Amino acid sequence: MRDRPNVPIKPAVRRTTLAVDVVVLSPRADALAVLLVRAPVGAREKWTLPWDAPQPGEGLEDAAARIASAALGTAPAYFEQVGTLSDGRRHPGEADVSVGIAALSPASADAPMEEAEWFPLAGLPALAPRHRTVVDRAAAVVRQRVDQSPLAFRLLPPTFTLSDLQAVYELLLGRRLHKASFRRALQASYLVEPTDEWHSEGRGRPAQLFRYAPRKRRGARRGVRFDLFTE
Amino acid sequence: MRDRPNVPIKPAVRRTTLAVDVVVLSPRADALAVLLVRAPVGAREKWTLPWDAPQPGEGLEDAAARIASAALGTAPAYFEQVGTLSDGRRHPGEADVSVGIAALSPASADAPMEEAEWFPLAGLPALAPRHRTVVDRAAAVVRQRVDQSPLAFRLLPPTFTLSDLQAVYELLLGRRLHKASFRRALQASYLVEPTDEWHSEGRGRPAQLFRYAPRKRRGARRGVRFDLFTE
DNA sequence: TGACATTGGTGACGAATTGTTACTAATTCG
DNA sequence: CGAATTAGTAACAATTCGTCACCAATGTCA
Repeated sequence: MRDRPNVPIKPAVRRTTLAVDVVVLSPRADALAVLLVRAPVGAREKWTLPWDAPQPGEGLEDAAARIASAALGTAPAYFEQVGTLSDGRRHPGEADVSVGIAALSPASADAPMEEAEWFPLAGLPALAPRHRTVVDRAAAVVRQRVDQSPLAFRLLPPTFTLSDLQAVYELLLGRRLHKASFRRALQASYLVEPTDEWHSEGRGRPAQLFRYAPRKRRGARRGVRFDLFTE
Repeated sequence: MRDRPNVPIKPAVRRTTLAVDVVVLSPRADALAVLLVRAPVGAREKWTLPWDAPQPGEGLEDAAARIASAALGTAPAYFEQVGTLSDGRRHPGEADVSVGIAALSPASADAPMEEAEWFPLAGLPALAPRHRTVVDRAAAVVRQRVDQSPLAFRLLPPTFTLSDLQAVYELLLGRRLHKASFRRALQASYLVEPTDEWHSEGRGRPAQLFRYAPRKRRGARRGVRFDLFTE
């Protein structure tokens, strides 16, 4: 590391090409799935993430909603930025800068449009390197934030059984959870409320349906947790 | 909500102007402080965040390091994106899109350069609306991630006392922590190791110095926590 | 009709973690 | 020396968590 000349920068904007790349996630067949669209003929890969440039005056999340809707047929319920990339990796539209956005869609959402298809996260086809990175970041962000943010509820229809909810958590966390503990913790969290409806799915006792209805929490904050330092 | 025509988007990149806005954070005088630089004469506000456009081929975090170094005189230890903004709010350089990046700098770092100054988070001068938003997001992200990521250690010199560390956590969390609980939790986390050195600061018993040295954790993962849903 | 398989739901108990009190240790100040 | 101040910890109480065991409500099938 050598000395840096002690002159202030004269800041100035610079023109670049920008794309919004959307990772639509949904639980399909007991796995987290990503929505991909067929790439134009002649592209290096057969599939890409849904992407486009934001229109003038259009916010990034608004652009993501438009882009996802075009592939899914309906707008996802939730969007979250997962990072902006500007490195050497190739983008299918040669954008200099990509804004990666994760979108969550309930399992019950309609089938995707003609040129789009769900792929399980573990079995994706080849993607442009930039898109591959965006997918990995989206998965990591969603998995990491699942207990800070009501992400899991955005992957379920408006009413759901507690077993459904637990299954989504297990999908996101990648491990089994204990039924009684899960329910006790959920109870204490005041995040859901029961409805009058019951869901009967063939065998077994019918399950009560719940809806996401977070209430004010008792203010008792806990000490620090040095947990979860996964890196 | 009306019907959307069922035609696929033809994605294309679009040229925009891009800026990287850096929020350098450091504990100063028992408060989290932000580094601001004097704006050019004639600007609407007297101060701005350090910002610039990334150079061609320069990664966003690399750009943030360069921009922060120019204002601080030395490179911060840690960078984290806090979101990319593209809304109507005014940017001092009229950039369409801003990438907000939080940079953490230890309390011991040298005094800033001539045109730069530390301001406590709670008492910032007027900033361009876009910069105001970036600062708020940076503060929120840092506060929210403090127990998932070793952020607190980046706000301290390489060796520090446990009281110093606790003070940083209290600064970030905005509440007092209990000494014995804090130390017990830290012990169990295997994140720090003692050094041979001791720090004497005038009155009171000297404190042992520790360094950040995370070790592999025992794999026992816990159940879900529905905690921290602050929204 | 009546076992039994299957899924939903909960009480209760011991283990582990966390909050708190109260103490000891090492230093400076006067 | 004793008071003040900061560091560090043992130990106990309160709470939370993991688990087991069980009951409930439904479909299946002999």
